[in-house]
Amino acid sequence: MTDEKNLSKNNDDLCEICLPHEDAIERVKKRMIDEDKYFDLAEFFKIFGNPTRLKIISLLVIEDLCVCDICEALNLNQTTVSNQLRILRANNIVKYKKEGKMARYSLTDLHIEMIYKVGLEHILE
Amino acid sequence: MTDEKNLSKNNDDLCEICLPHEDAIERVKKRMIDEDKYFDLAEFFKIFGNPTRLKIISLLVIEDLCVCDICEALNLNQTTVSNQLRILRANNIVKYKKEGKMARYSLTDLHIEMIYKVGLEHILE
DNA sequence: ACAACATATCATGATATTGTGATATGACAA
DNA sequence: TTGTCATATCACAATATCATGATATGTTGT
Repeated sequence: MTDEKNLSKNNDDLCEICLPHEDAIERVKKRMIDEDKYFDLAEFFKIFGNPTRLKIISLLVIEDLCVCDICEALNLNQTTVSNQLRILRANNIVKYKKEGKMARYSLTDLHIEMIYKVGLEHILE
Repeated sequence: MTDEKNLSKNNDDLCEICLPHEDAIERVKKRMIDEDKYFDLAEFFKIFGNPTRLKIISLLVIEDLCVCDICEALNLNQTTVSNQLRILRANNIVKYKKEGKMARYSLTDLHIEMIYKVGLEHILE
C-alpha cells in the first residue's frame, strides 16, 4: 500500500502530469478482468456494430430463418448475407441447422437477444 | 396475402435464385424497426467494440473517475483516454461533471452496465 | 453422372477507425 | 497576467472493416 504511493510519486509510469487518486485507482485495478478478455469482449461487441448484422439479428430475435429468407426480408444479395452470417457464426452469435439444401439460422442464446433489446431501448430514449 | 405470393413469383426482387418462405418473411418484415434505427443502434454498439473503450467502461461500472485516474489505472496516455472519452460522450455512454480543473466521468445509465455485463457473461461461457 | 439450387469462401477496392503527437482551452494560484 | 495543471481538440499514418463479384462446395432430383 505504501509501496504503491511511493511508486506513484516516482513518476515512472505513463501519467506524469497529474496527481491521481491512488485509492480509487487501486480499487478499480483490483477488479479489472484479464487484458485478453477486453479484446475478446470488444470482438464480440464489434459484431453488433454493423447495421446489416443488426438487421439479421433482429430478424432472428423474431424467428429462425434460412439464408434466402433473410436475403429477401432485408433486400440484400446472398453474398452479403452469407458473409455476415459467417462472421456471426464465428463469433458465436448465431448457430444453424442444415435442413436439406437449406441452412436454418437461429441465435445461439438469450444473451444476444438481451443485448439487442437493451441497446435498442437505450437509443430510443 | 395472395398479392404477396404473386409478387414473389415475378422475380422482380433481389433474391432470384431461391424459393423463400413468404409467410415467415412477411412476419419478420412487419416487425422490423426503421432503417435509420439500425444505423443508430450500430453506431451505439460500435462503441463497445474497442478494448480501450471497454476498459474505460469497465472502470466506470465500478466507480466514477477523473481522466487522470483512468490514464493511470489503464496505463494509457492522456490523449488516448481523452479521445475515447469524447467518443463515449458523443454516443451518450458516459457523462461528466466538472470539479475545478478535473472532470469526473460516470456512465449515463444502467443500460451501459447491463450490456457490458451480459456481454462479459456471454464470452466467459 | 449431371444439372440446378442453396449456401459458403476468397479477393479486393473503398471507406472507417485506431492511437498518438502537436496544440489549444480553461481553471486555479502566485 | 503569467505559469502550471487537467483536459480537449486536431490532424494523420497505420490498420481494420465493408459490400460485392467471382468462384467453390455440397445437396437434391433426374
